[in-house]
Amino acid sequence: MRLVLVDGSGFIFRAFHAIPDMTRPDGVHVNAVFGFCNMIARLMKEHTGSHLAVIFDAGRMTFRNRMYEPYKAHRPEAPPELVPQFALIREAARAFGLPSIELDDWEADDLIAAYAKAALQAGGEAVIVSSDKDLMQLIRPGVTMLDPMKNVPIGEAEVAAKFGVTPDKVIEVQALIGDAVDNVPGVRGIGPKGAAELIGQYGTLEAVLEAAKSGAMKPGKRRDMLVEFADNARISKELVKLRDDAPLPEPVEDLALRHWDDAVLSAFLDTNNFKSIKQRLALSDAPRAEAAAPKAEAAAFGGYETITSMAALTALIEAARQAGFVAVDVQTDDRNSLHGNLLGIALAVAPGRAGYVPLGHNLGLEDTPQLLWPDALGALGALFTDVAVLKIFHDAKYNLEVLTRAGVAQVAPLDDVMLISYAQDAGNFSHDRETLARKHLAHELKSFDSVAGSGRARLSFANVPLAGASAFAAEAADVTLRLWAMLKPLLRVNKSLALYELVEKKLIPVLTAMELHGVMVDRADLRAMSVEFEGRMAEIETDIQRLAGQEFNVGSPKQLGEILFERMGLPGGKRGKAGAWGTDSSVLEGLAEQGIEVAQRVMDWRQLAKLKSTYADALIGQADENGRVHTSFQMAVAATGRLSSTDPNLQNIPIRTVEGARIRKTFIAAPGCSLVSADYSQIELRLLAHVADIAALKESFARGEDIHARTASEVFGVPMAGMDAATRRRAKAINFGIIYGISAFGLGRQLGVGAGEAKAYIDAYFKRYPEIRAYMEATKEEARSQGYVLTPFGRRCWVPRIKDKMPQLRAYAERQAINAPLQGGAADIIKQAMVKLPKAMARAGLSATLILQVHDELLLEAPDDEARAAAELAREVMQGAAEISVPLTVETGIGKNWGDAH
DNA sequence: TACACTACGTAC
DNA sequence: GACGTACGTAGTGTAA
Repeated sequence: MRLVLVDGSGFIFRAFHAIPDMTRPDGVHVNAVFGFCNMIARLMKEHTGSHLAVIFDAGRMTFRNRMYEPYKAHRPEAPPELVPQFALIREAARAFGLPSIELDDWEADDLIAAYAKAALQAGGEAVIVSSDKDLMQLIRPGVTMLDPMKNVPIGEAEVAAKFGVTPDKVIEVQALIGDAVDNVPGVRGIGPKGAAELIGQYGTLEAVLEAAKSGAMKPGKRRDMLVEFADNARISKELVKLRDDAPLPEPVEDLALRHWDDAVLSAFLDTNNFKSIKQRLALSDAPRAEAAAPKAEAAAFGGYETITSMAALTALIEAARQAGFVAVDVQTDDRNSLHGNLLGIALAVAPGRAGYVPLGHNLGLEDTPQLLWPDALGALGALFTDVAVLKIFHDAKYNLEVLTRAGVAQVAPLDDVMLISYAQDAGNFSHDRETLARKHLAHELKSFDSVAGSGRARLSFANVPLAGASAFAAEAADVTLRLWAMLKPLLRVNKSLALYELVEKKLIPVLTAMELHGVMVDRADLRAMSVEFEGRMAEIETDIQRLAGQEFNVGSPKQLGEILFERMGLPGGKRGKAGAWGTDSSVLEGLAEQGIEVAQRVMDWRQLAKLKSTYADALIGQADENGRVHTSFQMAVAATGRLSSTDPNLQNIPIRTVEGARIRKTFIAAPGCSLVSADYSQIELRLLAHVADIAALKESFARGEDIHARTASEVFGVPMAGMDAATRRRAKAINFGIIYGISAFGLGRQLGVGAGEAKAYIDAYFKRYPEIRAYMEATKEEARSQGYVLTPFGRRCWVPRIKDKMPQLRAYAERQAINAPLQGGAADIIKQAMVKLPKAMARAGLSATLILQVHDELLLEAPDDEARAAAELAREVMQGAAEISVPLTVETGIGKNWGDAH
């Protein structure tokens, strides 16, 4: 441990007098604050320890005043230009992510002494950043001083020059000299020279006084004064001697250095107009990240507080302000953020220090009444908007949606532990809090089931006995805070910081708005379709059972397989691993081509069953009272960086078949609005051309050619002009196959040709585009050596089974490795577009809003008279979202429903 | 009754 | 067995 102790109070005065006056635009004087920030910035860069604290005086009255009333009694009032800077400097410390420490009744110097002692006891060392002579007595092995203005160390030589003795004799000397400014009397007639001489000769103050009293000292004025003012000397020694037994407001291990939050610091520096510092920090090296993590595992879990009074809430909030960060976790009565009602809020301000504020619980008789939400909101709202306090969530989107619906207007700045994890570990493990706690903290979280019960016995969280609910909720916040301390610094190490800060984090408010806005569906249309499908299914079912010669459940693949391949004895049956007959569409298609009528009828039935249950009925049930459905986008699920969509999944709405397209047409614009669809054309193939640097493919994209036709021309040696559709379709399948990490077997199956023929196509493809091979090999090697592959934008996609000893699993992992940079790169691009688009719309004065994302498509809702402009702007923003070596093209469409918008 | 699992099918 | 990424429904088997 290398504990850096900054003498904040001493520095303020020195900087105020040393630095020319400067004011910020609102007229507040900030020269001392500026000096402080400069000093801290330099300190963080050049003298970084493992731990750091800034120590301040708490007030004027201390134990020394009780000991000797005149002590520091005649100090002049601080100049008015300095007064406001006391608070600002504490704010500056917070902005830098540094703990400020002060304690009533104790001077900063005593706290510094106590912390230095604690550092030594912990087996570490201390660096005191101050030039105050009163602190020189603390210098010893393991304790050094650093002059913050001159940026030079203060050692024994400097102490000797100042006092003429070694540091351990400093207080003896000071006791004799006194200090006029602080009203430390000393012994009249004895100055620095004389004091040093006496202590040098006799060793200690007591020895000097004894020698004077006993007559061992040569007679004269000096001896008389020593005898007369012996008590003054003794009290002076007590006054200058620093006490090292002050209680430590924060344990020394909690002072572990962590990196500041760029957004918080940036905001503070902006407010004070410290452009030069901002510039310097952006350019300078960041502190070592490994030094940045406080010891998350140090404190025990549990022992949390249930907050039921404004006093307790205010205290916790004040602790959050002191810390400069707070982990926040809401509790609701529903896992879905769009349905769940706010039941309480957990706050954690330090590892092991967390509280839960119940707000909507159904209390037991023995429970203290909970706070009223409007009252709590008054206090919490200020915290949520306090630019100097970072709000840390696990799944910020969920929390923000609940808070927004509960009336919280804004929460900033914030961090999201789930996204911090996802940005560097997609594909490696899941990013739920339980998994992260287990993995990074070796801590098993209380399960929700163990608190609320499961199955029929499951209680609403509102009815869970408060003690258990509170412990559960506070632990969640505690764990979130510890995970943040551990994972946030790793972003920089893993080069994932930009992806997190500029893409993932900025997507949070965009998705929040999309989810809350929802998309309108035509419920009447869906109901009509449901009824229609049901009728047609009944008819088809009758046909099927007539053809099969018996009644059975058509929806049961097991029964169907037995009917087809056993009772009817049809050919082409294949058993799966469980011994069941396969009846999927490829099997049924094979039968249908042989003229087996029942197979075709089953396919028809299945299509209708799918559309009815998964889409028509489900969407009707999911629509709100205004006919809008609100999906939930999952930001940390897909292994490649894609979003996914649940409750309901709106990323797999049918479009390919005629009947399926009818479902898509039930997604409609609000009255007076149109839907605008904008989708990237061939974005993954373009990324392939880019990352694999395939000359012919890049050239083809640059020319704007029909890429599948060009591939067909290259692979099959036919001219582009007048190409038949079947040839082009085969080439298209090959292109997709490449993106998926092609195999001859898979491609053959897709094309309905043998593996041998498919292999010939692939060989021809590789011959025409030789760079592909190199890309595939290099990507597999990258995955093998690192365990992950990178998208062009630096997203890490883990491929954990790449070294599996089973060849099958290894081959699968290799295909994942080949596909991930392409799929993930496309995800990165559209996410960047989504971050930019709302701002661009606002700037252009357009009120079009994003409502859905479907991997390579954005769907917007725009007033009719803005639709064309919105489509154009969407195209511009999406095409310009990223710069790669081939052009990005976007196709747009406008319609009253999603089907017609394509 | 509740849950886990399989089979299937929809999207990009 | 089988070219990538997801999610939802229904049927089925097992456990409580």
